[in-house]
Amino acid sequence: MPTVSSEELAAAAGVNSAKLRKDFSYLGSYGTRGVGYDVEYLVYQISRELGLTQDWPVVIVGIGNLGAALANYGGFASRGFRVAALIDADPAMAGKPVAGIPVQHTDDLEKIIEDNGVSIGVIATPAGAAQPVCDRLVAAGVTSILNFAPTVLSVPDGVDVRKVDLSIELQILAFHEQRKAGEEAAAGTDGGAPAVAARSESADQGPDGDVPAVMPA
Amino acid sequence: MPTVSSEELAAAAGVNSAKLRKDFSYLGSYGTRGVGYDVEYLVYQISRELGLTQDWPVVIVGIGNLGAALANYGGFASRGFRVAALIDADPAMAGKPVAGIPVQHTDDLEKIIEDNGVSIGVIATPAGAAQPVCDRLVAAGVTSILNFAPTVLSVPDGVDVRKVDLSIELQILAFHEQRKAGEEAAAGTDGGAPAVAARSESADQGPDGDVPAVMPA
DNA sequence: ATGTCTTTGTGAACGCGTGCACAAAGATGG
DNA sequence: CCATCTTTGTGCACGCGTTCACAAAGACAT
Repeated sequence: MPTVSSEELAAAAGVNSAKLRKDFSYLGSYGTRGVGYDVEYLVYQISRELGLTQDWPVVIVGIGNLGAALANYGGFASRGFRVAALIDADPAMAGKPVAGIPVQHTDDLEKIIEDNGVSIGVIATPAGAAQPVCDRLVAAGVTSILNFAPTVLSVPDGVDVRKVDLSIELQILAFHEQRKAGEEAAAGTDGGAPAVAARSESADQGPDGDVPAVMPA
Repeated sequence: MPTVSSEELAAAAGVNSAKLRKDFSYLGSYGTRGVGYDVEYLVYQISRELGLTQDWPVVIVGIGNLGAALANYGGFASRGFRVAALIDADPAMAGKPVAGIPVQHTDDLEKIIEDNGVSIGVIATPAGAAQPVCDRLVAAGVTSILNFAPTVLSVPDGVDVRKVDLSIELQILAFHEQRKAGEEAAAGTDGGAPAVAARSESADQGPDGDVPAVMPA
């Protein structure tokens, strides 16, 4: 039986082994003392807890460049997501296949949601269309929305919204970039602006809280 | 002189007013006691600190659907970003305008970087091309990279990389969705898996740390 | 000028998450 | 069957960030 110790996993992931063990125990995963965790069982448990073993039908609304990019994105299937339908308001798009899936017209949105049992919707429309589309998705039964449009959506309680702003990540990079450039010139300046806490080591490449919480809209 | 108090801003942003004041003082912004903060001055200070007043030329490498979507994205200009060039490996793309900017061939990558003084690069290529492109960008002087390709890039010290995985946000939604569905059935089950901490209130729509730190690759 | 009232800026306390350290558990070998 | 060794699971302490609470500062009225 192939096993891994929390120590090995922690080293590979670059985290503390105690934290890792605590997280696992918290998920109800049981390892064997003196041996470690059964790899296969562990993978299954985590996959199940994260919802990777389920089939999540999603619809993408707004098949412009971004919508098409999402439809073509290969990483969804392996994570348990299935693109159930593509929806666009442009009648000229209707029937045209994108990533092998024919685009359907917005008129049929409600029917598509119901027929496919969709509970997760992706909005990749222009800003102006986002809120109306969102309202219709929610009314049709969607309870989770991933929003790429540059608008804050208002939804009733019980509906989750996550907004992806492609420029925020760029802004974070620019912020660090500015600090890089400013550091050389900082020595010898007059009472300049107090230094902002630099992110020290941590070579992770993910979005996380290494930026000030308060940002202008 | 139009002003705002930390209390007003905090209420609008949904954060604690003391934290907001501390952040402002930390940025060197000075308010007036008994009055509040001068709006115009505050906006300027924050913009400057965040790098919004600077002009950041960026290049986008890989002009597929995603690259085109990024090139067309309107939110960049207002945040201080300027798309200096679009680069693609496909000779058929060369010269073709996308979002009003002619696509250039990968062969000229180094020259483009130098001529435009680019320090931020965006990679929207397929996974296989990402690392080589990254290496060339870094060699040409780029010190910040925004990576949309599903690969972890390795870069020398001093270079910042941020990876955007479009499926992670979906996965987070699916995770919450699963918990919604599981809660009703949870009452009366046998000794089931210990409940994972649900995110309580906080109606923010941004990416933040409300998910377990440890996730499988 | 003096007093009052508002709001800032910040020292101090609180709470939470992370990491340490160790006892309990089980495997393995003699 | 007992001893030893490895690794888990977790109580406890430390440290950091958030929040509280208040003194200092300035505006404004009298």
